[in-house]
Amino acid sequence: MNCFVHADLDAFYASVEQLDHPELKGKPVIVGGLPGDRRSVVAAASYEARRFGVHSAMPIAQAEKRCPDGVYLRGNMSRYREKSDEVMALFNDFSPSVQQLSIDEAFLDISGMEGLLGPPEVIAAQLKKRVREETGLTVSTGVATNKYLAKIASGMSKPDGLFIIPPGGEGDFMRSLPVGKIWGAGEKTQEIFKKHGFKTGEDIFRLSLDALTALFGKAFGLFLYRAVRGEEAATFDEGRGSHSISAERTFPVDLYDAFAIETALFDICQTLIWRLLEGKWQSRTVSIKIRYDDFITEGARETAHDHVKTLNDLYDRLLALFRKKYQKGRRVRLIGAALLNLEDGSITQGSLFDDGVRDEQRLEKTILAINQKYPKAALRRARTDV
DNA sequence: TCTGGGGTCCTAGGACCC
DNA sequence: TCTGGGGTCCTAGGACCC
Repeated sequence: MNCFVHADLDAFYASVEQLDHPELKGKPVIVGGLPGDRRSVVAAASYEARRFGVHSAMPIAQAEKRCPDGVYLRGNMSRYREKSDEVMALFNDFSPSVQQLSIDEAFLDISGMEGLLGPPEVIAAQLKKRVREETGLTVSTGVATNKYLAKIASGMSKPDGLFIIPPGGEGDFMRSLPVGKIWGAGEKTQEIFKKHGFKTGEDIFRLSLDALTALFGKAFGLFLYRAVRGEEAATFDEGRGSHSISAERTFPVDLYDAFAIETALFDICQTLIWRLLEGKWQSRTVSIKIRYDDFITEGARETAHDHVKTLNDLYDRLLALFRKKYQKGRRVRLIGAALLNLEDGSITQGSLFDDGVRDEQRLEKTILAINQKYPKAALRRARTDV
């Protein structure tokens, strides 16, 4: 019998702050921006802050209105990554197969572990205990016969929850579940649910596969059809699909000067090329993203015959795309760029290029190495196209 | 109170080839 | 003189997740 645990750290960033700064315990802590920060949103809110109606993705300005006496922090990603690593390492003691989904959650395949560690509810309780004792954090766990259900289960009794969907009870569970709790059905889908009066999984269960695909499209219709029957979603399959690297920046105030926007784009290129080299990736497809002041967002992409070779190469490609797409004179709120369809470059990297290209790549790698060793130095190359 | 940043997957349509 | 069906590669945009 398959058995999975989904483990989800509670209010993760905020909890780490309360752990590192005990004087914050019991207080509403909001990570994501300082009071007065324009254009910042909440990345994490402690449960004390949630009582005021503050939640993730809410603009900081709105959080301030709801919770004026909250403790506001910008956050410290490297610290959160460190703490996450501690927890993930601990998970390995409970399962030979741990699939990390994001910085604060993971699936543990505990199929066949009963003889070694006891029944699932004992394993989940033990895992919670060890995370609390050894890292000071609380984790909510869900247990079920597949990952999709385990994921929903962990959200059922947060924080510090432990929720089990018993084998054989999958269908009953999903049919009685409020549609708002169906993972994968976001804002737009909830609107459609509402329009048709769907309140629980049962209302979707009654529909045929044909009816669902007519309403929601082929792929998502099938996804829903399976979901309300308690069947596994392919979403959580490991090692599938493409890969990409992206970086973007929302400006504190809108920009309309092309030179200023292009300078920001150049900065983003440096971030991307360094991450490309670091990951030993290769890519032929680049894209840009422009968000205007009215929040309308447009993109453009181009797949070339050759892989991106150097920083200047990447910048040339992105600049050309930007100039083609940008509606001159319009105010720009965000500029972004990405490298798509990443391929493994560890074998061929460098060997296909001529000496000049290789020299440039060497220089870029040196700069990357210095930046890694001395992050404060913040070495950047200057724009050379002006 | 206007709406971050980094990702994945899906759809629809066009170009091109057999 | 009008036109089929399938496959591949590519682009733009949208939905969703943490």
